[in-house]
Amino acid sequence: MVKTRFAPSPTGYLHIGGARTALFSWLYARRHGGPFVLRIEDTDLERSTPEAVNAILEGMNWLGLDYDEGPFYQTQRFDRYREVLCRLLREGKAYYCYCTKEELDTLRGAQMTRKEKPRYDGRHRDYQGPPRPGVEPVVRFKNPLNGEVVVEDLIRGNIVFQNAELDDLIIARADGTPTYNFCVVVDDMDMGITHVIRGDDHINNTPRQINILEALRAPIPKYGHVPMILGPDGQKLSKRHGAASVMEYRDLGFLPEAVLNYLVRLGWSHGDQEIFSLDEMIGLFDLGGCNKAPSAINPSKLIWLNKHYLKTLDPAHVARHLSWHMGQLGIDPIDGPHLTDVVKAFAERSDTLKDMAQAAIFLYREFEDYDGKAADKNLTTAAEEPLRYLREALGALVEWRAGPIHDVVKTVAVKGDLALGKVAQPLRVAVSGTAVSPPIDVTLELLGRSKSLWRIERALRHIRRSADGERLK
RNA sequence: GUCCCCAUCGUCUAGAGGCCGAGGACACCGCCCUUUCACGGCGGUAACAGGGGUUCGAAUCCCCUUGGGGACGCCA
Repeated sequence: MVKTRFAPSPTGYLHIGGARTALFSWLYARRHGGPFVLRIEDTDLERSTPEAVNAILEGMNWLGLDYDEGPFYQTQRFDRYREVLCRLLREGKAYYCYCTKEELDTLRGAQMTRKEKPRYDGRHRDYQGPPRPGVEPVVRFKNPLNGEVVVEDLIRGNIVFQNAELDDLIIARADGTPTYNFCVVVDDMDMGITHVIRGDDHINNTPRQINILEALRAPIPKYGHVPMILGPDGQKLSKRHGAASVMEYRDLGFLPEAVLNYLVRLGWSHGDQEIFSLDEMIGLFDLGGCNKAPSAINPSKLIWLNKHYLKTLDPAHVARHLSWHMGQLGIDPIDGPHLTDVVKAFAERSDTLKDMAQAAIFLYREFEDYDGKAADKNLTTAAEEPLRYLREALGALVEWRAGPIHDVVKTVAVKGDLALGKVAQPLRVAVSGTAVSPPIDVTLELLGRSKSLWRIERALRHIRRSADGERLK
């Protein structure tokens, strides 16, 4: 039996590192046929926001990481935490501490100057006296004084901590609200989590949590701490370098399939395999294959994967994502060719959906100006004659399809004794406004007859106007 | 400072003592294909952080050094 969870705190967007942790946890559950739980750790009332909760849910949804239970909210479980807290107090495994924040600050300060590890000194651990007037006490967990805790990490191997290194952590604040380390333990216990897969920034919390679990006589889950993700520069990931939020990747034009595939290969591998469908990931994922070292994000590899999926996924599926990006550009796909056909034509020349939408926009909306360089080079008087022939032949074409269109272009080239490029390029600039587009016959088919002919007309006028302007100089 | 973790091409990684004069992928550089841009094909540059052990034999095991990172909150 395996049951895993993803337990983000809603203090911001879904971080790409968090997304990978979620993916690993999700994959592990799916791999072993067990449930996956989503739990929102919102005990920090100050920093948690409903917007952040939505951002996390949105991110999970976009990636397709579904959950079998939850989302649970810790703020809705305060009664339960209180219950367990009382039990610990009653059993003498936790105690009230009357230190003020100021006292703790000076304690820490003194320890720092003595070059010691700053920690609570346990001064109220055995305090039996009356409550200290004027001070609302916090509750601390009575951590064992001696011995050691061995974390049997599925990724790192055994990690040993001396109990003497651990202090008595606060499990309930002065206002009575429970703190992170305590809630996690109670939740993991109540929810029957068997495998805790989380970021390695939690390694140091693990021995404390194990101690609390033991005090509660609860089973200890297995742990797997996945390394963090670094920015492309090898530095800690932040907004400054590279996208940190999952939704940014959507906005940039990446497919969730590509992001998932990229993420799974970051810190995990299965031999030399690079491409993984979701089913393959589920079938092959294991924590033993995880790397221990942090890894840097490589945007160009993500792009490579994105291109791969743009080319190989069902075009109709890609089209649905493209539709969203078209919308972002203010385009209504009804004003042009089917998006599925656009995907087929543009997939192998686009890095992202955003690029694709941008590159295909001329199919839906009249472009303002020609790309300067492209027009200067191709819309010259030398192109006039071929364009006129094209206008004529294309106008008379019976079947507006790539094949016949290609024949026309070729015929015009032969007739004018021109290289194909001498005909195709001016035509391309004429209809798209730029020097880059799918094969010219496909481009024309997508654009449609009337728009194509009108744009050839427009290009011819442009050439005349430029020529006249030239003469005046 | 204390504790914990980590260390193979620029990047992601393969590698479980001999199959490694270190393999793959991205990126980069050539060449081919080509109506643009791409796709594709072929080829190339490029790494075991350093030092000690253990062993017949070490990228792989142990120790040290160095370098990175994390934790040390009435944050999670």
